[in-house]
Amino acid sequence: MATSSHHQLSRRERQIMDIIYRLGEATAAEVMENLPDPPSYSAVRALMRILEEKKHLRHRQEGPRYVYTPTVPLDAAKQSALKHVLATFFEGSVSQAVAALLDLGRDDLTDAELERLAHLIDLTHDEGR
Amino acid sequence: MATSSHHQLSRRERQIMDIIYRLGEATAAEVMENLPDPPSYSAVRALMRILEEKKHLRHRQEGPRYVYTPTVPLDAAKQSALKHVLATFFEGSVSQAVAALLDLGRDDLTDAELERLAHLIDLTHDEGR
DNA sequence: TCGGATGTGTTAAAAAATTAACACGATGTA
DNA sequence: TACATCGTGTTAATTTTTTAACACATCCGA
Repeated sequence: MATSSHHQLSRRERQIMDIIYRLGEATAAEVMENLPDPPSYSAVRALMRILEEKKHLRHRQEGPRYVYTPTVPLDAAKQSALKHVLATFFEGSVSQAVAALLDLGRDDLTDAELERLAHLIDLTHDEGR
Repeated sequence: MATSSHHQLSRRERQIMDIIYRLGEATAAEVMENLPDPPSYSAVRALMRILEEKKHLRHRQEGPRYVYTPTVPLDAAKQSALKHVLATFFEGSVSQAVAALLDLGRDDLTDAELERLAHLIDLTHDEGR
C-alpha cells in the first residue's frame, strides 16, 4: 500500500521529509534552514533520528556530519505523491490533473516544453493500442 | 502565502481535510468511515470541531446532523496542492510533472482524453504569445 | 596546548494532538 | 408514555510530538 508511509507522519516529520525530497539530500543544519518556524538545532536532529529509526531516512557520514537521504527513492515518492493528489482533488482523473497543471503553467511553459509534451501525448497514444 | 494552511495541520487534521476534499462535503460519520485506523466517533467529531475553529471547515445543519465543507474552495486547494507537489518533487517544473502524470495514466487514458489534452496544449501555446 | 566551534547521542520536560467518557436534546417507535 | 437511537457539546485523561538541555568527541586556529 502506497499510502502508509507519508500519511502516518507527524507534522514536523512531514515537513522534514518534504525538505529532504526537495533538496535530494540534506544535513540537519540544511533541514533546519528550510523549516518554517524552525525549532532548535537539537530538536531537528532528534526528529531526523526518529525518521531514520522509522526507516524513512538513512544517513551516511560525510566528513564530520551526517547527510540524510530518503529510503524511498525519488521516483516512487513522486508517483505516490501524485496519486494522492489525484485521488484527493481530481477524482483520480489523470487528464483533469494534467489540465490543471497546464493551466498553472500557462505563463511559464516555453514553446519547446509544449512541443515536447505534445510529442509525449502522441507516444502515449501509441502505447495504448 | 499558500503554504500556511495545509502544512501546519496535524496528522489527523490533514487526513480529515483530505477526506472532505475528496468527498466534497461530509458528516462526522462519513469522515470516520474513511479514516485509516479510525478512532472513536467522539474523537472524530472533536477534531472536526477544532478544524472549524481554525477556519478550515464550516458546517451547515442538515436535518439532525452537521455537514462539513472546506472554507478554502476546491479550486484553490487543488492549485495549492499541485504547487506543493511541484516544488517538492519536480523542481517546480510543470512540464516534468505533466510528463510524470502522462506516464502514470499510460494505461488508463482514453484516446478522447488524449486528444483533448493535445488540444489544450495547442491553446496554451497560443496564449503564450 | 588550550579553547571555541561544530558535530553527535541521550534524556527528560513541555506542549500539542488524540482519544474516550459523559451529559444532554431530539426523534421515532413499541 | 417510555425507551432506544442518533445526533450534538464539553471535559479530562492519555499518548504522541516537539522541544530544549546536557554530555561527550573531534577538529582547527591562536
